[in-house]
Amino acid sequence: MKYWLVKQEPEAYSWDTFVQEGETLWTGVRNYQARNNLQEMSYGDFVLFYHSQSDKAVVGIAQVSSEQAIPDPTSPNDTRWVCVKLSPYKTLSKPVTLAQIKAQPELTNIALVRQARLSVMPLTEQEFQIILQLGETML
DNA sequence: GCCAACGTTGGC
DNA sequence: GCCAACGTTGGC
Repeated sequence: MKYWLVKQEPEAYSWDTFVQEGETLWTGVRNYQARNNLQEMSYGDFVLFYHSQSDKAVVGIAQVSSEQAIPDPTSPNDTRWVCVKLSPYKTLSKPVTLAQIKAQPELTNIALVRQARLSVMPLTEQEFQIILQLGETML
């Protein structure tokens, strides 16, 4: 079981839309580091959903619902890129803001803080659990 | 809206 | 292979 965080602008694809749809292909990643992280995902991994820009908060927990990464259908002529299927697992009772995350000494090393532009990043189980606690949410 | 960070592109 | 120019992302 691995733990991840993905970033999305709520204006482009919000957590609420995701919940309504029930499942989505996480396509459009065009950065090698983020792509490499997608390739490490497997079925059942937990993925925190972060709203960037206007919101700047973790708002929900998703789960990987494909066995692994598959070719990204939005780049049919370019085999470099992959995607995974994600399904909503649970909405956080309270969103966890970037400010809250930055204020946590145990979270100052996560990529969300150190590498602002990375859109798919790994979390340790401990980091994942701390964010859930801040969100007053149990798995 | 601005700007820092950073990834990519292309000329040499 | 280097590096300047440029484009994009995202926090503030």
